[in-house]
Amino acid sequence: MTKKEKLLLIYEKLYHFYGPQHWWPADNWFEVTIGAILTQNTTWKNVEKSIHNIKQNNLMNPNKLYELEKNELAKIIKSSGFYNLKSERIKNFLEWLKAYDFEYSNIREKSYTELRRELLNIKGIGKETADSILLYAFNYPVFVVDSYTKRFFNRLGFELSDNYDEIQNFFENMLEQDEKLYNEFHALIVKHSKELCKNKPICTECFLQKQCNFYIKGFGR
DNA sequence: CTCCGGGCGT
DNA sequence: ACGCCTGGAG
Repeated sequence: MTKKEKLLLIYEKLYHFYGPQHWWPADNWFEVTIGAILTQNTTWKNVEKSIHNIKQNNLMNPNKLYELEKNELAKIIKSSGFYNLKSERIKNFLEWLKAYDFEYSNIREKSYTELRRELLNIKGIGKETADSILLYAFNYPVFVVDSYTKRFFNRLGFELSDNYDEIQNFFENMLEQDEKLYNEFHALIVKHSKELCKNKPICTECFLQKQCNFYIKGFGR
């Protein structure tokens, strides 16, 4: 079996086992971007509280968040942790958004390459956050790489490098440039990494034993 | 490598 | 009590 075939098999099995993940869980593109920043190194449950809080105050809106004091925003997103930092980062992002009059259509006119470069120029937005925004808010076909991706596929036996771009290129070369596929695949990787392929993996319950080096070599027992 | 951090599962 | 969470910057 080629790596490409194995990759597709993994995807099919994940999808069969967990089903569609319906990502990103948000009402609109703007909420996706805020969630993407808030969830940096943070559990989604804590982010949900913050998002609920923002909505509760009727502030889930680029104009209103832009007007809000940084310290006030920090209080509202406290549950997400790193709240001073993230408040600053959201402010930086909003400052960038303002140049587009906070309009989705204005931003979507940009090419993928230009948009990615601009996002990466915002202080507080790195590659993973930028790609999450590009994929889940603006629906560009880009494969999001995170620590789960590395851990999961390295256990499977793919021997990924530790370089973000190289890993991303690997997946994008192996797979079709399909936004729906990238959307679902990343979501399933996160799901599986939280359910079974955790820091301390639960290999005994895993449906990927036959495909997994970590299990085959006996580490999972 | 260290800081940033509340919240939750164990 | 402790460990970890859909990272990024200095």
